[in-house]
Amino acid sequence: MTSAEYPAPEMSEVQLVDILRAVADPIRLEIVRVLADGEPHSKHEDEWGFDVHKSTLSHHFKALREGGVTLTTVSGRTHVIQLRRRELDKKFPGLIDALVTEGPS
Amino acid sequence: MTSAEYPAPEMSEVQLVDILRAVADPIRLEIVRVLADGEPHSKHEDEWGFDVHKSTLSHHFKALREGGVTLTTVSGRTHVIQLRRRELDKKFPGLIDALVTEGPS
DNA sequence: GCGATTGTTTGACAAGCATCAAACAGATGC
DNA sequence: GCATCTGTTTGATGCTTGTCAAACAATCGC
Repeated sequence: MTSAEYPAPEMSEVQLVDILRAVADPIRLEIVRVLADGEPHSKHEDEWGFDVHKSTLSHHFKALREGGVTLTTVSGRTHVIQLRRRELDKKFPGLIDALVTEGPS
Repeated sequence: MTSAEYPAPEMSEVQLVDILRAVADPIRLEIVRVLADGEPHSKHEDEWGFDVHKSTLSHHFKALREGGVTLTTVSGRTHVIQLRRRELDKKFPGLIDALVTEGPS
């Protein structure tokens, strides 16, 4: 059982504005909100139900990973994505909460 | 003494992703951090010290205003810009704090 | 009125980005 | 081995964006 990680930036190199750019897109923001349940999620298209091509979804996952928001673990032919919650909360206190919290209409 | 407001969106129409897009730029993020002192600030170039043309700065101010982040009041020939702090805090609790807070390196 | 000040608007340009489609790559299972 | 499955990569396309430069607009002070 092989298991490897995709390259992702050190959190020490991640700037707030990188996170913001990564998250300033409707689809990517929604992905983060789903990942905020703390569980690892499959990248499989059917799990997400966005109306975009699978290569587009792959592009968004890459943007999140390279922006320092997520980690990707490969196990066999499935990829699992996770929010870097603990690191993000430490470096950018309150940010993820603010992104996930339902505000008043 | 004339004093008028520039058009800005109703906060009820502002989406989180609009705020994020507005703030996902180094210059605009820095502007927000300065405005977070709660005081109105002049738009005058010298107040900010960014190394961009004044028309570029004007463009950034516009992006912030249209994104729902700031309000602009015109008095004579000077424009004053303010963070819509109370409204933003109500609709997106903790967000501005997270943008302004200094995180660990 | 006239020049100076403050800031916006318009136009042009290069770079970046969201998207789809097709090709590719590795792992699984028969 | 071979078809299938999961996901990435590459290429193309159109849209958005950050930037500068120049023109414009409104106000102030003399």
